[in-house]
Amino acid sequence: MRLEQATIKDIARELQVSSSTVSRALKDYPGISDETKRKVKEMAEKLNYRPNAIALSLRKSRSFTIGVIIPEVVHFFFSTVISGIEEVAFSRGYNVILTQTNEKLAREKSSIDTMLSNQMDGFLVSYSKETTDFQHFSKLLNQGYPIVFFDRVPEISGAIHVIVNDYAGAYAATKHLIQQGFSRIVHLAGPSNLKISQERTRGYKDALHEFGIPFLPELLVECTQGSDEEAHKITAELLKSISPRPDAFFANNDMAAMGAIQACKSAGFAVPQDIGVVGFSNWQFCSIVDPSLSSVAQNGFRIGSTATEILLDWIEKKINPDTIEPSVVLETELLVRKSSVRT
Amino acid sequence: MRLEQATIKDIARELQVSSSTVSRALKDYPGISDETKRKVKEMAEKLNYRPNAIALSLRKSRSFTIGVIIPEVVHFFFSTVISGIEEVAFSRGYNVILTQTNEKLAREKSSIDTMLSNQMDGFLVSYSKETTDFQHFSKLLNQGYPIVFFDRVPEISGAIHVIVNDYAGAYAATKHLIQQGFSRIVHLAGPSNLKISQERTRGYKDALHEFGIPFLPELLVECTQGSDEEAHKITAELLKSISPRPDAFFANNDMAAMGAIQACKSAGFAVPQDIGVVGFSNWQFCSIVDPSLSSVAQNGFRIGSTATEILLDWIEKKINPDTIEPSVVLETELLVRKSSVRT
DNA sequence: TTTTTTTATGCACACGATTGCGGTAACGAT
DNA sequence: ATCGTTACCGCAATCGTGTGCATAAAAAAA
Repeated sequence: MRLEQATIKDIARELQVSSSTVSRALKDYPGISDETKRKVKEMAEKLNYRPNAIALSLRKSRSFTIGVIIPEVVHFFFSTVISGIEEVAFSRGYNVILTQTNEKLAREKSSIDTMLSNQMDGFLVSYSKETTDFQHFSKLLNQGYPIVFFDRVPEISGAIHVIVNDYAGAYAATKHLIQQGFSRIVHLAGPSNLKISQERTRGYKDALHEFGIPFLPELLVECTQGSDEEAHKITAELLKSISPRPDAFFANNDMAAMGAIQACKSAGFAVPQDIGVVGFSNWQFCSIVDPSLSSVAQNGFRIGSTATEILLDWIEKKINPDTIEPSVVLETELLVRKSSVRT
Repeated sequence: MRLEQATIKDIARELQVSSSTVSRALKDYPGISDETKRKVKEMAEKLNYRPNAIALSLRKSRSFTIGVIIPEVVHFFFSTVISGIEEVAFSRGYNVILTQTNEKLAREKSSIDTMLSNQMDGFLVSYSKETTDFQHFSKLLNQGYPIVFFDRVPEISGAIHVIVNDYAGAYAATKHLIQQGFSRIVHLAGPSNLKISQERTRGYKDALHEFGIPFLPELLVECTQGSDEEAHKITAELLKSISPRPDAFFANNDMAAMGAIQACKSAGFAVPQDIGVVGFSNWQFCSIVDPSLSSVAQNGFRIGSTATEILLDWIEKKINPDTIEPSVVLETELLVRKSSVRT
């Protein structure tokens, strides 16, 4: 069925030379006559020869492939990260193998297993929400496998992290709301076991403190799922139960922010006149919704590309993971749109 | 540095048996004593043995890896497709190698090259906007490589397609707008060289015809980029230049639909009271924007999973591509929300 | 012509796993 | 004692490529 791919041996047979000569000729090794090189290259062209990367991988114990493990592909942020990863990997001649864990620890572990079988040169990981123990990662690190974590990063030694300055982003967002005259600011937080959530909450608290606004525990709500429905429900309840009512929402992600806006509208409040809202991530839809949603932008593409550059440098031993800064922190940017600016 | 992965030979050496015995013991071949099997498996466990998939690929000329080529990762529709692909591939024990072409033909070709070097077992492709000649694909097909195209499919022989019923979706959307009392319906079409665009336009025209509404060429506008800015601009112009003004917009994608809505609002029209809008794709944000956007849903996850099932069946020779239906058409579903329903 | 040097090429093995075939014990039967 | 059978297991080749070492031929030096 399948027309066999031409191999070095085929070229060798056609030209009545040994396969080692062909191999060397193709790579312009010294010690091969120009005449032979020419003939070999011609024949390679003619037979449509393509080196077998599998055989090469076996020989060199290098696959020129990196494994990417993320919670979900269908997520604007992660898809931009993937885009950044793919871009850099491609330009540097590496393949990208992708698996999503769907936030399951078991899936995370089995993905690593198959990737190890496939001799990945390194890993890019954002771990699942279920993951609380990082044995499976630190074991790999100890065995010398390069791993760069991004977005969600574990606190284990030897790893390199690429993250955004969640603290500063949350601080800026909260500060902005305060400066717009809002003072009873709710924080719709993310799962507290994720460091990013903790950092954002810390930024929120610090900004309040900075401006002399007391932190009220009842204004800090954990949204475990981060969906718009969840945020909608929580927001509706808060608006009813707390008095005086909250006058602003700083959400851990844009989806939750949208849920909050809807709930506010349903409750008869105008955004941003009555209630200000700021999200986090700067998803695509932020600029096209009405009112447009202010959000803290985290450049997913740069996270992906930066993490990949570091990983490949590590793989190619251009850097030493023990001597460089273990955390790369990219800056966030608060994009102020209509949802948070009182007119 | 890297702790070497244990190989079959390591197990063999430890146990003073041959590597072939180890191989057979691990696979429960007959002709190996239970005692030996037990010892081999114990040692494998102890040494943390993991079969080297690369070596296996070389031996069997099978990599258990499929190559996915898509225009862009950062695109809600494609990310859902990827999710479907990944899900099926993982459950059937295959790896997924991903590349994006960024709509460039050159990138598409070079991706195929590296994938061929890496001995992919098959391909899933949605080609770039630049691609008008399909030589590079038909060549592969002739060589016996399985390729399943999805969403954007070429008209070449031997390929299998997985697409959605764009025609029916567009027809339903247009019909719905007509039944809501709209009659001067603009179609913001996609690039006319893509078959999906042609089909949607055909559905639009047929629905008009069905209800006795004359087709006006000035109401059919091609949006080559499909961005909200582009649609915004075009819509604003149409509202000014055409008299009597259009009273509805059926957009080729949701982003364009959002641009149209914004333009309508800016021009002082209310959606859906004055102007009805329907999009295509059912992106995530459709339900959370205001007014919520009616859209034709195309189930990306199912497209991805279906295409992958077919591809793997083909690879594993469970199906014969010459005898089965070359096109799998998945149904679309019109989701009616507020943007198109007159109150 | 003989010896040395250069040039060009081939041999053989390695990478890790699989597998057809052959070999060697042990045991029972004749 | 000899043969046949059975149960286990090892040898060696294979997949495609790269590379150290040997080697042959050719050219240069003596």
